[in-house]
Amino acid sequence: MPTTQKDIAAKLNVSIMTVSKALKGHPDISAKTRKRVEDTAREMNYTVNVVARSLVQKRTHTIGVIVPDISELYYAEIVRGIEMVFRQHQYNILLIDSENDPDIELDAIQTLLEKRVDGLIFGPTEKTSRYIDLLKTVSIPYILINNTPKALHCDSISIDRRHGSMLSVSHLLSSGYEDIYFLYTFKHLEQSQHSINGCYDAFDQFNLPREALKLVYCENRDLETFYNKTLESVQYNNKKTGVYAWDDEMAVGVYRALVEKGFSIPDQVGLVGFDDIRISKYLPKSLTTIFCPKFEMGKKCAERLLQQLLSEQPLETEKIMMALKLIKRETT
Amino acid sequence: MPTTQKDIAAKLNVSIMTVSKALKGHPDISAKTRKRVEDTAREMNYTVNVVARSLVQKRTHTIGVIVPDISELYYAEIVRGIEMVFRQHQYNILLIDSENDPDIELDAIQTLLEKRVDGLIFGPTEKTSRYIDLLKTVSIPYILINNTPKALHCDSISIDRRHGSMLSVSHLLSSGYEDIYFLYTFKHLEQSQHSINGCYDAFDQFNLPREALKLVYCENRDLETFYNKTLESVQYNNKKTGVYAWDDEMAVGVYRALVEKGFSIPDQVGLVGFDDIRISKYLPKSLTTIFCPKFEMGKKCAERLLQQLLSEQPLETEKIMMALKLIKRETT
DNA sequence: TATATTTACTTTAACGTTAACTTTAAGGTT
DNA sequence: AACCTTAAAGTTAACGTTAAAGTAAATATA
Repeated sequence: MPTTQKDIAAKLNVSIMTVSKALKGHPDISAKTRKRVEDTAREMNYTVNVVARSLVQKRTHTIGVIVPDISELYYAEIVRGIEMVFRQHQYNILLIDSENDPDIELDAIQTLLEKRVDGLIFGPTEKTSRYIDLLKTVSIPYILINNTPKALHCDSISIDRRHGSMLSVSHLLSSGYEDIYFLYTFKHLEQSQHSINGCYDAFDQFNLPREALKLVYCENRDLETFYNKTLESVQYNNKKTGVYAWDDEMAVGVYRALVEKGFSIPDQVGLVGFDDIRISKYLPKSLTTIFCPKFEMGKKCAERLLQQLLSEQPLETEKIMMALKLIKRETT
Repeated sequence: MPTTQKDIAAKLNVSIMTVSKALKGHPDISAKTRKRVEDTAREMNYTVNVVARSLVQKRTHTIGVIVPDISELYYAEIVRGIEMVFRQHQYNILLIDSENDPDIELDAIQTLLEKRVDGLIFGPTEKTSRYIDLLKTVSIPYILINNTPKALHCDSISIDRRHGSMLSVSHLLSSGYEDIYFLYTFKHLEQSQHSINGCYDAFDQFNLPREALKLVYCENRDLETFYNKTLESVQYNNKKTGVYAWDDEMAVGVYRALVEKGFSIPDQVGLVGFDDIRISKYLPKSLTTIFCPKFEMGKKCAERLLQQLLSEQPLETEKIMMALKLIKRETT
């Protein structure tokens, strides 16, 4: 069993409070006593029991973070940003991977509330789900990532997928690609609809009929699916064809399929991804993509939550939108 | 403030213990009373305070996990495995990213101990460091990932980098590649030396002098460094050249550099990676690599720690070694 | 019918820490 | 000398829960 303040107090023949105060450098305690306490604490390998402290202070200095899949580079980068900022402010994060499953997600929120996290950051799997009712009962600050159900009047942080998609498709259209494909996934998420709307925005700008956009739904976000869907769906009919893929990782599968179909890139077919993951710049044909500041997004998200934690009265609800930008490379 | 058992007890005019027992389904409580308690709890949005429970039970059902960089796919996959298994056993993980910094790492261990995690999983940044002394004082079970300092007699789980490197280089040599380059990083880590030894093992097998291995040290694990080092260092002198890269992500940078230098792959130059990340199979030339079961490693690691947590007497120290295998693809 | 057992609770104390208040003794003022 | 101040402690109670032991009434046993 770990050493407690009681043990130290007994050894030094002082009260527990003296030990407690000495260890936090309280001015009540004389330098001499403080030194004796500190030395004894070290000697006995004392580490404060934060569980007990949390109970008294009603703050755990712990933040709950729920993401749909931590092995997606996208979330991994966000989590890195979140963790970094909180760590620098003496908070830790309890991480739960919801496996894109609304049931796990709901349990996760419940568990984190039971563990009395001081705040919650939450990347939902669905636009609407039972989690909304649960969140309504919650008394700690929380932020949603990339999804803002109308039913919840809460803080959120999102990438501007709609704008990103507009940039992507505009770029394709203005580069002379006429037939435009959008390979997308996650039908049930807001971001999915936003993306499609962004494509439409670009079509509107170019006075093209929206029906001309070729939407290809990929039921899973994995390379095999995107690869196969590309093989099946993407045609080249003597018009330059532009393909916009859900994200950079999926674009790797798309690219391979395009090459296998014998299309020359970027002459016949142009490809745009989304994210700007680390490898995109170093692919044999470096990938044109929409840069998405994932790490910064994580940081900003954490900073906002910290603000909430430190402020006494509840702050105004804020919807943060991360700006994106086009990175033109060799695939267009 | 959240509802407590006390509040429920007051409302129902019963003792706190009745509430406590009713909520955990203790047989002492009549069905009728239990129902009343449960209903009232729901009505008042009661959630148990796990902080208080942890204090009494001296277990937090929380595991500390420290990794050098959560945005490395390698660690992200391991963490996913760890989190999944623990979640299924009602544990949560406190995740800390040490940013490859021994100071942060040391703080992280201290913090996790203070938060009274029930166990610790730890991917060290260095072979030896001050963390060793700290771990020696620790009374909870812990497992090290990919590093097993002799000074610590503890559980560990590692990928068999040496064997993997041997497989990689043997494959290159037996495929007719004569000049072998190994682009590596993390000099200060055990895994780094193991890898080099694995290359030597292959050279020994083929009766080649170890000096013939061309070691290229990359001071940072990033694509730019690997790309530049490849441009600078890798030559082709009318002998088929084999390049073995530290991991698949870095191999993308290497590949691009090789192509830019005008080498034809796999005819003049062969390339082998390490990890088998998701994109490797779908690169334009699919990447020959050493498959590394990261997710399984995370799961196994968690299962082992669970074993320790559940067993009364301390178990024998175990060094788990994850087997690797060669995946032959188009770059060799 | 007296005694043992069971059911359904209640009481007490503890987990380790800290906030808020109180005490004691020394030193300083007038 | 009587009073006030200050330094350096100590005491008490609380945070929310649970383990363990206690109790009273109802039921079963002989």
